[in-house]
Amino acid sequence: MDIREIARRAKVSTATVSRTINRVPTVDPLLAKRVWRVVNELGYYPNRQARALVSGRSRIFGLIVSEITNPFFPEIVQSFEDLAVQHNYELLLTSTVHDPKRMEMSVRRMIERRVDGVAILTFGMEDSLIGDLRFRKVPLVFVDVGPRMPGVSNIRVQYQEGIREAVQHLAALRHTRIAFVSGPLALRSAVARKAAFEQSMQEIGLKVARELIIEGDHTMKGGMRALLELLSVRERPTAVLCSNDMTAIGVMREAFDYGIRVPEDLSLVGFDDIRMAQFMIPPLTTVQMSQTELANLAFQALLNHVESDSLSLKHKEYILHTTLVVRKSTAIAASSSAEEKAAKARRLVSRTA
Amino acid sequence: MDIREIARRAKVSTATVSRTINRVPTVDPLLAKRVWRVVNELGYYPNRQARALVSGRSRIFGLIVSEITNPFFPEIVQSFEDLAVQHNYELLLTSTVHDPKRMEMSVRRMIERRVDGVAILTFGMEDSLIGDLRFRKVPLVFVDVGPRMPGVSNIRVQYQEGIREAVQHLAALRHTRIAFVSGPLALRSAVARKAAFEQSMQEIGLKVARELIIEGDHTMKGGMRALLELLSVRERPTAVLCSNDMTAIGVMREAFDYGIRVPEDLSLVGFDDIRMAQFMIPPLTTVQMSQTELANLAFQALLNHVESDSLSLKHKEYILHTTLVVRKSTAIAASSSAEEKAAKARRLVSRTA
DNA sequence: CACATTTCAGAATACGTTTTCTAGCGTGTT
DNA sequence: AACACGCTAGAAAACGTATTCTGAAATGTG
Repeated sequence: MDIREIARRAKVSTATVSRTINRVPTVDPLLAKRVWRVVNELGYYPNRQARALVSGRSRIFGLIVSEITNPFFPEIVQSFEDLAVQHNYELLLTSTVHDPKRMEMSVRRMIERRVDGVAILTFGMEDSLIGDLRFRKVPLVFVDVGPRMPGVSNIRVQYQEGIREAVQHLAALRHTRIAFVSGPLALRSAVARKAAFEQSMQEIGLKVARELIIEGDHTMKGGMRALLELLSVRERPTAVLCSNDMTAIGVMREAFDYGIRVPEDLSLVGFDDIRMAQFMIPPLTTVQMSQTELANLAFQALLNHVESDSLSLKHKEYILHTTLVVRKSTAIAASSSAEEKAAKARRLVSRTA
Repeated sequence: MDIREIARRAKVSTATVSRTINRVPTVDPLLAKRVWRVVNELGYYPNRQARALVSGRSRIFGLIVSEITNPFFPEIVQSFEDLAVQHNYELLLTSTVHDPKRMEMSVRRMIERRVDGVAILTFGMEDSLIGDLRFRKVPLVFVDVGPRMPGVSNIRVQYQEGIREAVQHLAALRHTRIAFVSGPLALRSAVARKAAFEQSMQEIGLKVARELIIEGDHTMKGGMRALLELLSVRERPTAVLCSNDMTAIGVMREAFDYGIRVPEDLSLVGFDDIRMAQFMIPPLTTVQMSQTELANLAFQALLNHVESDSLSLKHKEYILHTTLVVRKSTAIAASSSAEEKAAKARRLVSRTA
């Protein structure tokens, strides 16, 4: 089932078969017809590894994520796959599961397969790890952070936009004591979100109370813990803004267990707009960071590097906007009248008892 | 950065370099040391496509799913990836998005990359489509269905087990009117689940009311529609068993909107045990079909076919058990006293008004 | 010590393509 | 009519590795 087999049967040379299959226009239509006929009869599929070997391009793009099970990623992977199919590329998916060893293996696997580019969507990938990729001039695209070098592009997420909208939204609902549950501050994206929150609060003239800023870890458990911490504060917040949706879901979950109603007693805003957000009860108001758009930008960035014959290996920046999606987890701030507080306390006691 | 470059610098032949890297024991330790030294100095990574070309195995396993965004799959993909890393394989992930054209492309891509085996986890893959794979003797593993042929294995899911447990669980909670929301009956797995439900009910001596069997579509919307339909029934069910978790989540969502409390007014059981199930409010009681286990079986099946040098291409069957996981969405059946019914009706009216 | 046998490194070939190079043929120009 | 040129198909080389084959050295045996 070679190209040679085809050549023999069509009584042409392998060169002609190759040219026919690759639709090189200079081949005689008559010969082409003969070739196609045999190709279809035999069900011949070209061998990609042989192609890659001689052409120097594998038509594979690597995609490195932290965990596929992180609900943020499936949409991205799906979109990336769609684009890959469209452009006749393959997707080499790799997950680091936050393990330095796995990160190293990811990079190694990408190189061994000679991928034509890598989109790095895992945060905390050390510069030293991507050294090998850079060394081999593999086009890269980073989200957020990333070195400003030829051959690597960045997608800058405009956290500020959406978070500002969220804060304004809450303020419009008369919330003044707004808490923020951050992500792990070792992540630059988490730091950026926190900074965006603080700046937005300042812009709008609200005080950010020190005790209302909690460091979470972007997991549901973290959100649950965060709410607990917030409950022990003297003057409780009436709204909580979370660094990602999973955290918000954790807060929601714990609030439910304590009889705190969302949004009546507590308004809640997430970040990311993962699928699950709209399935929650109540549906989560959140800042959308379009995963489809992100995948598009990443793919295009790689494609740009590859298609432009190494002339424009220039560093490029892409912008990913964020915007608030209002659903049902936010409402007018509960009045802080005495009865209300007493009622809230009662509910709390009855549950913990 | 060839193997030849290494050979030149280490002053040995390429054959020796190859043998060294592949840890063939017959190579002189002294030479091996020289080779490794150069390999490390230059940061040489072997070229997988060249290897694949000459060795005849690509060390790639294909994984075909219906949609990556279907919450059932991310866990599977992650587990499969883990195993792939462990066994020095690559994962070629492909999604069909229920599109016959995409299915065909999936198969084609698998063949062009010359994968060493394919796990088919999408339902509704036509036999004609896998013809090309079978023709090329690519090892296959199917879930549920699948032809009984040499070179292809099956993973049989024991739907009956878990569904029986679920029905028994509900019966023990004094439920007698139990509804079932099926998946699309074009899917064999959906049919199997429905049949398992009916048999379990019969076993335990409960009547399956014709009007309490609704055909859903395995989506949240489908679940919402199903509940609506169930609400219009003369004598309403006190419990609903769903063919998958997304359906159950839809039911839960719609119930919330109608003021029907889960589990107080309505007990709810799902199927699959996707991650999200435990995050719901209340956490969903569901029949677990371990995605990790599924991935393990699939990978092992492929590995068996590949490792055993084409001698045992025998058809093999693997069993995947299912079991009930009790959480918070099921409770004692609401008594059907007159007041209760009236109260339920009132709540319903007040919401729809 | 001579010869047979084993061991191991290197030369050469193969894997399935793409692509460069070459040669033949037809066409157009003077 | 002779010559130059463009066009296209085939021959051959290349991509980077594994592996078979070959020969030389080392080892064992009588």
